[in-house]
Amino acid sequence: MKHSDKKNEILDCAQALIQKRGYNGFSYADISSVVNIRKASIHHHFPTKAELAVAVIERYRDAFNACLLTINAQHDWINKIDQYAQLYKQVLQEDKLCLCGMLASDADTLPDEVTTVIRDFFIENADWLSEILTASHLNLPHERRTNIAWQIINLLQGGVIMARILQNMSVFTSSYEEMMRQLKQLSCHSIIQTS
Amino acid sequence: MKHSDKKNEILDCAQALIQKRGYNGFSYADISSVVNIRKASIHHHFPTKAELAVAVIERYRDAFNACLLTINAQHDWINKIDQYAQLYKQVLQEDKLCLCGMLASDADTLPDEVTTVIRDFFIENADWLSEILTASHLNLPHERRTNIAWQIINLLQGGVIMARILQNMSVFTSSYEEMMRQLKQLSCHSIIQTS
DNA sequence: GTCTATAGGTGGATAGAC
DNA sequence: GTCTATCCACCTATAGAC
Repeated sequence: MKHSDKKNEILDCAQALIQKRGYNGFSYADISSVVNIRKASIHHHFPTKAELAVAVIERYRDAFNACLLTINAQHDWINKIDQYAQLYKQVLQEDKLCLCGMLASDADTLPDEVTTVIRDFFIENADWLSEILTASHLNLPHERRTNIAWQIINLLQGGVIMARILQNMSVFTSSYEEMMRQLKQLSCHSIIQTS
Repeated sequence: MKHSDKKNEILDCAQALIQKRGYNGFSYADISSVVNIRKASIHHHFPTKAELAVAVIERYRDAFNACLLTINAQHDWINKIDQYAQLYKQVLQEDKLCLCGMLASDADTLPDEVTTVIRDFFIENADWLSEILTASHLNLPHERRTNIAWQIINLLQGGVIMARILQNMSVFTSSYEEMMRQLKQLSCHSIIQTS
């Protein structure tokens, strides 16, 4: 689904606002003051706030999945996960959170159709990570791969939130590196156990 | 600082609302409809929303720190961290997030005095966890203890958010258990390295 | 300390002209 | 497709009676 230029400008702005302020922290007036358009005209493109949010998420998801595809070109599972984490680090550098992580924390106030799209986003993410671990030489059972996938997602999601409020990037980067250090040890154990 | 009964009822209600809906997702009207009091009367106890939020956080922090003190009675570092994680699991079971984690994700829209109190809360948390790791037999350098403290906080914070939106508790519990499994391996390596 | 009443502003959304 | 004008619900906060 391609959008017109104006539509994309609105989506860009709405996405940035959600990633910074959350679903209940932005309004059509905020968009109006950034994009050169009146409040009412936004409703022509996106009749309701819920529809706007869904459009933002779907575009984000497609762009995100495209990134994951290019990451798949990497050979080493460690490089793949590093690049996945890099996606989070980039948004943190702009004092934003992951779009879907932010919306997930607003879950209780979201229209149902928005919640559904977010859930799907994270399930796809976990599947992708789990697949990366399958293709690695770690030889982990399916259940542990799933657990590690969520371990990675949870740490990164929490990491951007904590690093942003503490205004200390290393709260994100160092805890990620620490986790990866531990994950790399898993392969040592596999080798020891299977030799 | 002790509060009157009515004040505490308001704080209880406000805290629950923030943990479910976030700072921008609740209003004085919401409190009014739960506690038996008019909107305007809440302003008598807490003149502004910012002051209400700060009062909620400070009471939460004091109660939380009291929990940490009782956890210190445990002898094993693993039991201590398990009980720390248990605090998060309990709020998740009520479909809530950690109060300060929720507010941290609202950071961009918070009054400055609220942000400061939240920051302090997490610094205290990380110091406490780091101290637990110092008292363990893991023999880790100071910097790694700090990193692991944030690793734990970030994973738990992200974990409650992800588990709640996916309506799947094991996204929280299994990823925590996976992390602990890896942390326990650190002691094996210490033993191997020092033997 | 709690109430009613209301101020003054902003929220999402609609009608209808151009 | 964009505008002005407007609706009505809700927001935080205040004034003043009891």
